[in-house]
Amino acid sequence: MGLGEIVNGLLTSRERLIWEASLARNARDYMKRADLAREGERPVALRIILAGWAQKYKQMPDGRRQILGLVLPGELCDLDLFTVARTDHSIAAVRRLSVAEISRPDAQRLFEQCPNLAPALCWAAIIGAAVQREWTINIGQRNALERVAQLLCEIYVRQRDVPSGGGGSCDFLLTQGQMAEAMGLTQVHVNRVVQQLRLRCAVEIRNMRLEIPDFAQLAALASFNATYLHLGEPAMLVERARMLFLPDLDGRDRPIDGALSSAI
Amino acid sequence: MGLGEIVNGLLTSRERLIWEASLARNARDYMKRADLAREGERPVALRIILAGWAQKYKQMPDGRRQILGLVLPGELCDLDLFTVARTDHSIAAVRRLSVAEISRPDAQRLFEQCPNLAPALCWAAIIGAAVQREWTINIGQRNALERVAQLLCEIYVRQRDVPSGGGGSCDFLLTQGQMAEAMGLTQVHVNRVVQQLRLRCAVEIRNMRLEIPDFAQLAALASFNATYLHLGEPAMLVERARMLFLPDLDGRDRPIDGALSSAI
DNA sequence: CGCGGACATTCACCCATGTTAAGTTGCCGA
DNA sequence: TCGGCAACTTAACATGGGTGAATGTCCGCG
Repeated sequence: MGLGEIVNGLLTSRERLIWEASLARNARDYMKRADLAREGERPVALRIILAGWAQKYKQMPDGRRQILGLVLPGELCDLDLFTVARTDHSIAAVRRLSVAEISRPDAQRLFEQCPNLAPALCWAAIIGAAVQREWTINIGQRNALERVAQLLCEIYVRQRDVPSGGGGSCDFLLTQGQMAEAMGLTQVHVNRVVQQLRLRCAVEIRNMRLEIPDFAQLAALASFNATYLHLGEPAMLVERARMLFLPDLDGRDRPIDGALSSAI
Repeated sequence: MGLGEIVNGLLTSRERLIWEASLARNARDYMKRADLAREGERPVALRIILAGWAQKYKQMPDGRRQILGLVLPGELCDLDLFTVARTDHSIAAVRRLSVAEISRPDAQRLFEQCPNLAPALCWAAIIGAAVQREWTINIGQRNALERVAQLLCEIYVRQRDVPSGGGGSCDFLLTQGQMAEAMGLTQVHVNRVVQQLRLRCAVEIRNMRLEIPDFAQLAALASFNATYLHLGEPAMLVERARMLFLPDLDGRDRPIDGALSSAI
């Protein structure tokens, strides 16, 4: 189960109906590059990506810009937006984007109706931190080729939810300029690297699609190791956390408490 | 209130007694460079730094190493260590280190006795993610001088819990080599930068102490903006989150639920 | 059909940072 | 007191990746 599937995977079928109805009711579109949230603002809504990609980013006073992470369909964007007094980073649409925006009062009602929702969201926040750590080491230690290869691997795996050994393709909505902003490189140099990867027949990027003929080769180039995505863990762990902290529960009556446990 | 003070600040005086007794009972020392946790292992205990510094780090197969963040006295190390199936990063002592290690069963008992503990810990996890984001942009966008200046600013502010305008000094336990691992630079280049900062009378590092004659100057060099540390927010926000998700509570009977809210 | 904008590509140049390899200092333990 | 190690300095040299600017390519729109 990947990041995008966490919520669906942990809900009961009844809860899933409520959840999906709520998403549909609150859908909203953004144009390419539009900001969903800006650094320093007061966060106002819980957001879930329905279609398209969003980018978390931060901008320095002189204009330098770093993409901190991507938010793919099905993922939350972003949990601390709901907890913190002032957001410390911005979020924008990569291209045309469709999100569900759930206001505070609505969210409150939703959480009461879907007790399994909270644990799922907490889990997603923890994974988000793990991914951020991987980005830090990626930018800090890898060279340009490895960085780009790693980014492509992550995007591929996150969309397929399986670190498959063979090849395949997936959506890819970033421009080379955005890849550069994400990896701390220049657009020109990303272009050099992408061409090098192309020459080696490691990847082909075209028409908003990423093709990876041989995933194992690309993963080797990047020293990619998918464990930081913690694929497949959430269901097991929310359960484990519940038992750990609330062993006297039958697991259904007050499962909302499990959320707490899962975050500790 | 800074990261290190979160727990103390949010507990009632009775809870604080229990908490501190528990810490004292479970104290344990590590030698310089010893690992408290290793990537890929199953996490076993909740840890709180009592004295000294710890470093979160990640190592690549070929030996390249990136320090992902520091854990200062009073801080937790690390929350997801308690949630995840396999740790995705390692933790080591920077120098001689004293921590409290609380086993799972003990932790469970502790959380039952101190309902305000959980919200505090959740909050700390969220701040941890924010700090990680700042490190990403630091390494991705800033040049060597700015990076080092930023690191020094963060360490200074985190230890004083106040982004003061004047000057002052604080503990500083990192070697130049460790600073290099943290900022994605080489030890040699960190040395060049430190000397440059010294020449400009921006900092002096000596005897495990960091002296900053003029914090404003250093902050300007680094484009340092302390908001990502969310200083002073936790007490307010745990309260806010509680009211948001559990408006029918009087705020004392089941405050443990506030933890959940604070993480969403 | 042709224009304009967004993106990709290429090139020449050069600088910030890495590399390697000596020193040098200073502390700690025998 | 001395030896030895860890940390810090310094220097000469190498290079990955940045800069700036021009050109190419595609695509949507009037």
